[in-house]
Amino acid sequence: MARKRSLDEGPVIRGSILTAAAELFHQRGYGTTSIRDIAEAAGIASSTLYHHFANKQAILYAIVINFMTDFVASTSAVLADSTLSPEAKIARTVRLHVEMSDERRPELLIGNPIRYALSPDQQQDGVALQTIYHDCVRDTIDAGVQAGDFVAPDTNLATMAVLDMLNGIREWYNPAGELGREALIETYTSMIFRLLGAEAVSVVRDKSDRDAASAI
Amino acid sequence: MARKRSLDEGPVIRGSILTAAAELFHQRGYGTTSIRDIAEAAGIASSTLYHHFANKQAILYAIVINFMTDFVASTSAVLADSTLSPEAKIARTVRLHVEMSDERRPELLIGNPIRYALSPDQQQDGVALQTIYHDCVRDTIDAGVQAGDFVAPDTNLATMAVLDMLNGIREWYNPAGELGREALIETYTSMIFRLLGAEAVSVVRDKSDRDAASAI
DNA sequence: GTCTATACGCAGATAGAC
DNA sequence: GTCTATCTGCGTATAGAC
Repeated sequence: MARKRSLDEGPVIRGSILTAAAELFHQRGYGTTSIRDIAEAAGIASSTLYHHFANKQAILYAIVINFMTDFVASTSAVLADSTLSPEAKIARTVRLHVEMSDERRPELLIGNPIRYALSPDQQQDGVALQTIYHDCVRDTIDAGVQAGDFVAPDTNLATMAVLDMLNGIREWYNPAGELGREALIETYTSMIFRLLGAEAVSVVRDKSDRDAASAI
Repeated sequence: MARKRSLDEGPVIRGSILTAAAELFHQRGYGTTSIRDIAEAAGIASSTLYHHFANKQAILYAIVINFMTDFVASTSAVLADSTLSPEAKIARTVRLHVEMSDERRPELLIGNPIRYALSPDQQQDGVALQTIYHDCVRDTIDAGVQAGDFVAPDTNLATMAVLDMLNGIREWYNPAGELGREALIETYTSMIFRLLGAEAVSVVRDKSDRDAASAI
């Protein structure tokens, strides 16, 4: 399996293509970015690209699924952790959501722009991953309501409200601006807690370990 | 000015083009929709289209600005009405936002898909209208905080949170599904009130006149 | 596996008759 | 003002040498 060193070359180029494409798709949009643009940014000939991906659509698909898989893995680990209270799960998820949106920003073209670019099957794969995340959040809110920690007339709508709030951030937040990321996370956590009828905002600092401590 | 009856013909065709284009852009995306598609849907030859609009971009621009102008006019009337309390303004704005998103759904491609399709100047026009709306909402939240009706650590962030919640609805809400529009509005109003630290949810029913009364 | 060169189609936009 | 016919460029994708 690891006998030929040249095997490494493939994945490396594949990675460069994905990185270059994510950056370009993010800046100029999928439709506006050509295969030639991607190849140039990756430092290869446009035809070489077809030795690594079947077509332009497959590049987009790989970017989306890569990111969403990582995202779901990270959030699931928190939301399925039975040692955490519902409040702690939500607080950590808010942090994780904001941090990942921030750090892997170029890959976050996931929303609308892509609805039209992927095939139905490919879209379905993305939706399936998204559903896992949504369900985890809703289950947590449900548990919080049953435990008396949260108040929500409709946990489905509460879930959508929270996720739309979090997803909206990437559209307007400027990491280089006046508002620091920690302040953003703190304010959003408290607003979401209020929306969920949880007054125990202190949980944020208590339960989230080193991250919050080293912040301010 | 109103002497020649044939003058009506122009605007009529212009309207058909805009309606057809809005529908197609909504269904298949701007980039995926061709000039020929729009012309066919409007029942004219593709070249005729250029007698009404300079190019494809101008059609998109007209759709976006038309809608946003109407939207801002409607919401401004409420948010600038000095006879209404901050709570009442927010409650009515939630209703208006949801209703317009619902009724003029095809025109609501305004968000991301378009960032790449319009020229910088055209985008600026859209942003300017959006800013008016944002500022009105933020001013209302500010006033509510000063009056002691609302609690918000950062009124800018509270504004973004509320608007992202409302804008998110159009991405997942199915008007033909189980959840009725009135129930949606009611639940979202209560969640937003909680987020804003206002407990007086009763205001929704009291102040919004016939609409709320005829609902349930 | 990477390159140069190229096929092929479709998009936006225009010309010019009626 | 609307049509038919057409120009032109760019996009994806492939062929075939090295």
